[in-house]
Amino acid sequence: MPYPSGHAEKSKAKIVEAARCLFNAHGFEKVTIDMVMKEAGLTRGGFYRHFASKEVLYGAAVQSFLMGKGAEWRADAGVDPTNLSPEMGQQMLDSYLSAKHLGELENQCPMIALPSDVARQSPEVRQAYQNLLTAMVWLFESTQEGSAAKRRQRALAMSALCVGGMVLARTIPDSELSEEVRAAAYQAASDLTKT
Amino acid sequence: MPYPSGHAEKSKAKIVEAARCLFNAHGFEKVTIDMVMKEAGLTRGGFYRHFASKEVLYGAAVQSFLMGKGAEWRADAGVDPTNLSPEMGQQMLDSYLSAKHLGELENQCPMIALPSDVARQSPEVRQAYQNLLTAMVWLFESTQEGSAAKRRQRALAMSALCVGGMVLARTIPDSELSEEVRAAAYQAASDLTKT
DNA sequence: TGTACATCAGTGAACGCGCGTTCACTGATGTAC
DNA sequence: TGTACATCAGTGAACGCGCGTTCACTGATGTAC
Repeated sequence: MPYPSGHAEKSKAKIVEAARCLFNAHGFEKVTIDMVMKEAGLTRGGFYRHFASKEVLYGAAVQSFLMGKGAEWRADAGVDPTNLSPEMGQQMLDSYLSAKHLGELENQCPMIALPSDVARQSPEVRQAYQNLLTAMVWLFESTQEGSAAKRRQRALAMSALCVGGMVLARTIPDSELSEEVRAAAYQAASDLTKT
Repeated sequence: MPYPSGHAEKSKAKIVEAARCLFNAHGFEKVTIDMVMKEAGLTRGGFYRHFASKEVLYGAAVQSFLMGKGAEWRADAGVDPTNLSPEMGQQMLDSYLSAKHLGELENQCPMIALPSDVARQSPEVRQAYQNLLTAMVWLFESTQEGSAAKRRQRALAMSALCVGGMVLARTIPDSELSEEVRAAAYQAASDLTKT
């Protein structure tokens, strides 16, 4: 092995992380391989040592949020997936539907940043997106009380409010209405827990 | 005037309608001026007689849903904006969050089809998107009962559920989970009216 | 009424640029002997 | 231990294609006289 062992893995991880930030901020089409590789501290040509195509990278970038920034993010919010409590459901809402998250571009949840981009990609990319949703639903479900069916239904609705509220707030130009949408989604999601 | 009066307007309308369908189905980047003009029964070069750029067309296409297909759509659902009744709120939910709407590509609501595309476009395009949201919120608000603040908050949350539920259902590949998300969003939105 | 002219929506070839992808090559380091 | 070799991540130039946009031209029809 000409390079220290683990070198390729480290480069690949740097590429994925750079891609995640750039895709989140600018979407699939506007980000070039050049931009990603420069951000990762490498040059264009080396990209294809690590990925078969730009699309494969996209899937990896979406997927990486789950155990990368997303995990950091849950930790900061005080959510511990190995030891969930009812309050943690509320903490997730506080964090996900916060004004702070609305202001984040690079480190936001890809479910908010990329839905219509992803919907037209390959099944692999869409599966990565689904994995994020499944994790979110599971976390909400596990922190709810009541019957299994009720918990499930609420968890799905809370997820729809989280993503829908943030997507709308992110897309419209009027910041006052944007804030109103975010707050209303937050209110409704919080109320769901209490009924 | 070399062409019958109103000829240019008719062509422009055909271009916008073709664009609306194509953008809805494939997103901003994947649709070419060629595709739009061919669909409208014209050729590439004539496009710039009607629009300054592809982006301007995009804004017009999003905007056109409000008084075009969207109006048809409201009529089919039995919603009359000039004479709203409380039941019509439920009828809108029935229609918007229906399995049928989930299956539509060309004629779906652009708020579902294009959010992350639009979020990165010019203020004009984002304004067109906001106009759709404002109309939806207003319709829900007008069909709610209770205090003004309560009606407003519910209308916003219902809109977030409508868009969020459909966006998630559209993006994930597993059709069973997709259907589950749609149904849960529908349930939660319906419940909002009744509290 | 008839004719020459002006108008302008529409045509289709061409331009220019950007970007995904390919490819021959480099060079630092691990391995064999 | 020292040396020649093999490996392969990384480089950067080049390719090829697609698409937004431009432009000189066309031709059908309304208008002026």
